Amino acid sequence: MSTSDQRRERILELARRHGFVAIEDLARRFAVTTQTIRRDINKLCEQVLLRRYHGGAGLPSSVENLAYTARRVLCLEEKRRIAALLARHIPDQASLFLNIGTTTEEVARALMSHKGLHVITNNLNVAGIMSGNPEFEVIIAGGAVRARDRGVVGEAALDLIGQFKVDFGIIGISGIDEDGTLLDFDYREVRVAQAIMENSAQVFLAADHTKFGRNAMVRLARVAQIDALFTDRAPPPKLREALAAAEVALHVAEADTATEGRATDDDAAA
Amino acid sequence: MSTSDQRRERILELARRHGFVAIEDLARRFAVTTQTIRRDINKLCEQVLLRRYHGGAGLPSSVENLAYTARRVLCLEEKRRIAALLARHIPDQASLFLNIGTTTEEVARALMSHKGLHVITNNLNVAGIMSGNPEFEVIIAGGAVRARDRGVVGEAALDLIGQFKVDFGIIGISGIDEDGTLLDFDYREVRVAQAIMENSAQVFLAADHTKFGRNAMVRLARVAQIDALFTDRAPPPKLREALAAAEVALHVAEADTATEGRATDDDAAA
DNA sequence: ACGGGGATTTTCATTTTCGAACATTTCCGG
DNA sequence: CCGGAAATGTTCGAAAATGAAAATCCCCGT
Repeated sequence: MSTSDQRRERILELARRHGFVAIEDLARRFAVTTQTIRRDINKLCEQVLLRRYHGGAGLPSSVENLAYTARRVLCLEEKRRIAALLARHIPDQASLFLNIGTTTEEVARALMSHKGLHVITNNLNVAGIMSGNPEFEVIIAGGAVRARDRGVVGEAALDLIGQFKVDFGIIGISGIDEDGTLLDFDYREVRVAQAIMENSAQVFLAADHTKFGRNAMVRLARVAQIDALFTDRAPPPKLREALAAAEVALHVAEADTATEGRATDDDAAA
Repeated sequence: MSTSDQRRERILELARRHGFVAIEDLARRFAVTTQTIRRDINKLCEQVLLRRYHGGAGLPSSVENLAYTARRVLCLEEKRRIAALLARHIPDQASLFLNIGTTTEEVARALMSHKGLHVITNNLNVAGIMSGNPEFEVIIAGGAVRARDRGVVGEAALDLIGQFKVDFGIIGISGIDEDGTLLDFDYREVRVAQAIMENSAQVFLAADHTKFGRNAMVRLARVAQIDALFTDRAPPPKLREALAAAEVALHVAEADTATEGRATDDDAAA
């Protein structure tokens, strides 16, 4: 157990010293096969001590929102369609809340060509995007910024949201249980979402199909509390019933068969 | 044998630094075909990390906007030198305010490799940048977001700032009169800056040489109220006297003749 | 509107790297 | 000394990266 572990130690050390180590070099230096080195590197990568590159390995970059950026690309097309559809239900001059979430972020982009919107958000990215339109009034909630998704949570954010009463509350979410329970992972974000729902005349929920049936820890609300659900595929039957029972409008942004990326208009009444 | 992933990361970094990268330049810099660079850029675009233009690529609209981006590149090298120098005067674990301004933003970048900073800012960009380091605690002031520079101003911001007492207040500014009066264009931003100065043990002013003698409308403060000025060139004689009289430390980040971009250490006592 | 030339896409070939399956060797505790 | 587990080496097909060349496209000036 000495040789291999020692070698790995030294690989790490070399990586830290040079920032990058090539598999070929290592193989030569330790007089072993590249295969062996690969195995070492794979093991070290599993422990997040190294980061794998083609042909070698380097240090894991310390400043990474990778999780977030990666999540952003997930279902990008679907999210865009959902966002475009939702945007069509928001009139110019409206006032709205937007909370945290990659889908919400796409909604923000889709709303950029609206006119005279009044936006309140606890999402740094949304604020950044929407402040790009000088015609919008953008208000950001104050407080601690989470590195994970650049969301602002905490008492100060809740206070600020409580000061407004807007036309539309647009919320993203982590999961929707089949019985119609809305779920999230962070209880602080849940409190923000709840505050948003309380202070909005209408609540729109934006959620792509991967959210259906996915389980998260914190109960946020019941579907009965929202006015419309925007998604990209028809939800499973049970959820559908729950939506119908709660009289929630269901808007599905189907993939357009013709040109890619175009959201089709449509509706499947509840 | 540099790997493709690394190259892509560096492309991204260059793009963020300059706002735009040309394919030809990149191909030369990395000694690969333009073809390869194109593929890299295409991949980065897929991840929405870059936006494609003819002949090169720039930042996606989400993170940047218009006039502000242009201003950012103004005196970029100088600002970066100033930022690097200032960063060296900030210890790890410090708490600090950062206000609006392109120079301030560079300071934020320069501080990214510090450890355990506590940051309070009314600048959306600074918050975005610094929240990238999970080790930092970043607090954003709430309120209306100005489209011009993504700064947050207003009562809510003042309140929040008033709640803290930090080690360092780092402020950017629009102009410094020869007699030592600090000036800005927006009275709301001025109030924020004043609040920051009141609640900081030490106040650092970051201003490149274009600010000397430039006139702005709103009086912010007198040089006597700051502890140190960080800039890139020796200020004009009259201002110098004013600084000396007020016992303000003067730190000049000279251009380094040797390698590009490296900030020189140095000091010219007041 | 037209044409030239650089930028881009497409396609194909080549080289390098990866990873899985299997053979060998080494190391240890009975 | 033996059996087995862990480490290492071998081999080979698949995948990725890169470059080269041809076919298109697009910007820009005339």
